[in-house]
Amino acid sequence: MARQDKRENIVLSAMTLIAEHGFHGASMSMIAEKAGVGIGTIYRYFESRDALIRTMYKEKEDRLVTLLLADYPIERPVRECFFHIGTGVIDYFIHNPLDFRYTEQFHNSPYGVEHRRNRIFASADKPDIFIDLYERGTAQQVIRDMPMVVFFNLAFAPIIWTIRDHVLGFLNLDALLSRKLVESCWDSVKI
Amino acid sequence: MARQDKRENIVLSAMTLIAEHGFHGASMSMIAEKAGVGIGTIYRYFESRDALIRTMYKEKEDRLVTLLLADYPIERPVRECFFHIGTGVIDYFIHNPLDFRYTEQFHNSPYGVEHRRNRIFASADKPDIFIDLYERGTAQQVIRDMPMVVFFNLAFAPIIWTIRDHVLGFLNLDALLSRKLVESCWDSVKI
DNA sequence: GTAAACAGAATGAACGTTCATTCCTATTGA
DNA sequence: TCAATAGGAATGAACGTTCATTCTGTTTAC
Repeated sequence: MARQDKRENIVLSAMTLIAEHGFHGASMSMIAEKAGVGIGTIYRYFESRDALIRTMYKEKEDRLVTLLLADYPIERPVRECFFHIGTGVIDYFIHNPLDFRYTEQFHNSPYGVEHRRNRIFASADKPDIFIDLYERGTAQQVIRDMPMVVFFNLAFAPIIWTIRDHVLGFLNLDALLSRKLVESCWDSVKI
Repeated sequence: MARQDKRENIVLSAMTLIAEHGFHGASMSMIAEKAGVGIGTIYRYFESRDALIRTMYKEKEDRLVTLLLADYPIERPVRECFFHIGTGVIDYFIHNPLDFRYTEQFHNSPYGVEHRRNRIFASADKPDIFIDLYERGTAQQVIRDMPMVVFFNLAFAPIIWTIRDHVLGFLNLDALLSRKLVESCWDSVKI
């Protein structure tokens, strides 16, 4: 097995196990077995279990952001950017349910609290399309007056929860319903 | 220590530890030590760790539902009932942050998926103010046409996420902001 | 030939649970 | 009134298991 394949196998196995059974249903030996490598091999690619978990998250997050930025209509109205992000997030996660479930596991764990804290309090240093959206919306008075965190929650919490229900098989989030959902979210933040 | 106090100490210790450090930061020995009882004593009150976790959740959920039902304006318009539930949930959790964090841990775990599945698929048997709200709203055409699960997500996901941010100290969810938040949620589901 | 890559047995810490023992309190008998 | 007794509540050391990580001998690639 080639070196790159080996790393990918490890990541895919870890992602699958954690996505389906949580962090505690994915021991290093289970990950190794599923990946078809020895336990020790994992430690040649990742310093520790912790590093594996964080690196995988970082890679997935970067991938989503890159995708969203690829055709981001930065010059267009706030509303259009809002829809771009909303439908983009849904599209990405519907087609990558494993990524979604892994991301959820990550967010709903001590890792997530730490990640969120950094996101909220130490975000001024690098550009961020979400923050840009909030600031432009506020400046142009197209979105209501509320803290950024609340805007973010109104905009994305229903989307994330509904993707979760789709991924778990509780409903079918098709294109029509996606549009309705994002529209509803927009209606909750627009003036 | 009286028998009832002992049980309460165990529940409070378990709640606190799980709320603050997750299920895995709350071993039976830690719970016992914090409660000032022997490990074995816990097993006199709860059949297993699993039973302890489920019983505590059930008790907290029942308490919230009882509180919401106490002065529920069942005869009033859907919109008013919606606000009653929304602000009621916020009030309860703001004043019981430990309950909130415990409930969050529970929902974001395999217990939560199971709980959600039961809630969605096996709910017709007993009356539920949330379902009642959706059905009345749909029948009277005051809320948009969408699956119940999506309605539920639009209505409560931003509220839950914002309570979380308040409890974690990321913002201050006061009375004014609460009202704004619930109004925004209503705007996302109303016709 | 040799150095890097690899596999999986070994290790020790931590876990939930058990159970033989101790402790406490209510009841009995005189 | 009070010692003796009984019964169940309480205890925590011990058990078996599981885990992340390390160690060691083997294989691979050049």
